[in-house]
Amino acid sequence: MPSLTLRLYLDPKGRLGPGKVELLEQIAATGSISAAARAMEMSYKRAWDLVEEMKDMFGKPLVAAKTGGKHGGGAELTPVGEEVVRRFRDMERAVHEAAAPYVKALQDEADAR
Amino acid sequence: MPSLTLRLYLDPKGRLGPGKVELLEQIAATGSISAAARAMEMSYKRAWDLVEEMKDMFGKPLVAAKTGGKHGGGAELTPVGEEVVRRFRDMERAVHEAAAPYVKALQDEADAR
DNA sequence: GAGTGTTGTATCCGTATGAATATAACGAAT
DNA sequence: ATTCGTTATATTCATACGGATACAACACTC
Repeated sequence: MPSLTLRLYLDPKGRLGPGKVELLEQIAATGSISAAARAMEMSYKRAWDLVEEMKDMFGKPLVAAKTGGKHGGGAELTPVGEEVVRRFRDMERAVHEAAAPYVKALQDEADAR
Repeated sequence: MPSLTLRLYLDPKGRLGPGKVELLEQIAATGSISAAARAMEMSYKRAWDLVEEMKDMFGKPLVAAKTGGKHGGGAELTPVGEEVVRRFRDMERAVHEAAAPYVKALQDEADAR
């Protein structure tokens, strides 16, 4: 089954695609950057770099992290972070709907072998 | 000004995105793989690799190349190649339209800094 | 037949990317 | 005070990817 992915290039610079968005969702779900990284089988460094990138892209942090505490710390999405996830997923839904016939036509082209 | 790019994952495997599509257009415009590569400032090897990938993706060649001749040879798109370009660009148009409000909202989020 | 510019292909190499590793700071719980 | 798991950060290392390079085959023109 074919699929379509979107990559958004924000104005001065910075790309937002499925990877960063899924990372945000995993952070929200697990409550920590490192747990999200484990869930996505990427290094903590990479996850942290992506979070930093997003902070630069949007000028505000999308993730609020705390060090120390009962379980050593943790992270959660800021309101902006939640907003970004929601909007990106909404956009994906709208786009997949609009693109469906074209995707099918191209996949058929590939099947006709 | 923000922009949105699409990447299509065809069924067994193979990605089709803006790079390969632009390459096809440049081949059509210039009449050769190597001229297209120069126009896009990529190595001939890379261009040729991409053309091969697309042949594997679609089971049929999207580019017909000839060696020898007055100018040493040349290449043009097959009917399938032209079809793929056309459909991809059509899809992009439809998608950009559907995504516009979401793109704007996300860009505004980034501007509010 | 020589010259030409391209296709098609193989080999080598530099670099950039991310993985791995190490470590300090942190703050709550015990 | 000690323990704990996380954040935050720097440094080193390996590998994969593309770039550069080289060259044979080709067929048309002159």
